[in-house]
Formats: sequence, C-alpha cells, structure tokens
Amino acid sequence: MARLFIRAIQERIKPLGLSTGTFPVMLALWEKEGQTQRELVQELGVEQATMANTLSRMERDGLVIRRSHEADARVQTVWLTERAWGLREPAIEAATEVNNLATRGMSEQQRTEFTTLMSQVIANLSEV
Amino acid sequence: MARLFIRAIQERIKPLGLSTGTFPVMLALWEKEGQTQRELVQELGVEQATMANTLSRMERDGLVIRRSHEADARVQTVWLTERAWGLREPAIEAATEVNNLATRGMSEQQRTEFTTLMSQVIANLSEV
DNA sequence: TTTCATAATATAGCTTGCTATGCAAATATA
DNA sequence: TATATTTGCATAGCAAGCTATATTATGAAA
Repeated sequence: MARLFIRAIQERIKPLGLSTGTFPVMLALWEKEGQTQRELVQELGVEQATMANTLSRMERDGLVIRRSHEADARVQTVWLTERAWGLREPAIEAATEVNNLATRGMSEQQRTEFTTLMSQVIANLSEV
Repeated sequence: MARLFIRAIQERIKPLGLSTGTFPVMLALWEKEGQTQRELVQELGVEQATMANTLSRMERDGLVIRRSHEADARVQTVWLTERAWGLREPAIEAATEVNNLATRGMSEQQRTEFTTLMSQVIANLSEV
C-alpha cells in the first residue's frame, strides 16, 4: 500500500520538483519556517542522518537555504526559497487528489475509521 | 505507518539474516519454489530491476540459487537453499508478532475492517 | 582554565525502491 | 532465410531510508 501511494504521489509532484522525501519537510516548513534540523527530525520521525541528506538535496535543488543560528554555532535553521513558497498550493492539491483516489468508493465514515485505525497502528508501533 | 512497520519487522528478522526486501520473496518461494524472476515481479508488484537486485543479494547471502531454464535460455528459475527453508517458521512467527503489536487494542472486527480498507486502497491505487 | 561530556550536524556505507538503458535469446514478419 | 520485434534479465545511477561514526561547538566539572 505504501509503495503504491508513493508511486501515485511521486508521479504528480515530480513535475513541481518535489518528491516523497522532500514533501513532508515542505509541509513542516510551510507550517512553520526557520525550524532547526533537530526539530524537523522530531516532527517527521525520520533519523537525523536521513534528514541531513534530504536537506542537502533540497538545498542543492533550490528549495531551502540553511542559515546558521546566531546564538549557537552548531545549529542551522532552515528557510524556504521563493520558489518553495510558490509550490504550496499545487503540491497540496496533488496530495489531496491522491488521497481521494486512494479512498475512492469509501463512505465518509469509512475514511474516518481508516485514518483512526492508522493512527492507532502508528501509536502502537511508536511506543516500541 | 509503513516506516514504523518496516523498522519493527526489520529488527526481528535481521537476526535470521532476512530483511523487508527479501522477506516477501521468501514468502512467495516458500509457497511455490522454482518461480521465474518475471513471475516474482508480477506476484510482488515491484519493478523488474528491483527484483533482479534483490535476488542478487539473496544469492550472495546464500538464501537462493538461480538455475537456468532448460527450454528457454533467457529464463532463470529461483530455488531456496537449505538454510532458507529453515527460516520459515521463525520468520513467520516474527511477522505475526509485529502484526499483533501493530493492531494492539483493536477488536477482531476492527482488524478485519482495517485489512479490508487497506485492500481497497491497494485496489484503488493499482488500477491507476 | 583545562578537560570531559553532551549536543547538533555531517559523512560513509548499506538496502530497497525507482527509471532508463543495454544485451542476448526467442519469435514474428518480410 | 534474413531482419525486426518482443521478451527476460542485468546494470547504471538516483532517492530515501537505515546504522555507525566523525566533527565541531557548548556546557559542566575538576
């Protein structure tokens, strides 16, 4: 299911210059810009090394820039570029389309039940 | 959810010398040995190149051997080693444990509903 | 003040997914 | 029969996940 979902969304956001690795980071930064790498790691639940590499690719591709923290030289804050801000609407539209496609034929109640159950699985597997 | 699931299962089957990439291939071959690469690709829904690489690693690690087809020189059939056969019970046990862990706190009815809904999503996204 | 531990990030090296492309064998067609 | 197409598999190269380890800056302790 995850592979199919990734394929469907990749297909639609690739023309925007986004991918399934960068999209969650964009969502987090659209919500709150200037977060540190550590904050993004905690929020998105990937390993620190994964985030470091993803941010490097995003910087290379002109989606974000990293500014060093004024108070702590170890820390870098992450900021979106102009281009990255412009992708917000079409990217979210693409994601919504895939969600609708994935849950086609379900009642509203089934959709809710499905996300509730997935959240429960996430909670169960998180506390291991 | 997929990442958490992968982590949980990886942790338990790694001591057996298996991984989330090889496990589905093992399941398919435990069920029916001697399948061709093309058959495995169709059954598991990954790309041909992915399967070729996975089978190479499995051969390297002594899980399978590839024998050339007697009638068609392009085709290779895949066979499990002694060691691979011995992993069947503990691997399935590990997977069952993770399934139980993931669905902890759900009623039997909710579990059924969950798998039904996931199957529907898979069907929906497959026919795109 | 020097040293030690901790914290934030980067890097190396692996797996597993992908697309694109190459190659050899088998099959179809001219 | 000679050529063209199709089929089965391999390889190259990338993304994104992981673990393990290195590097640098900060803060705590001696």
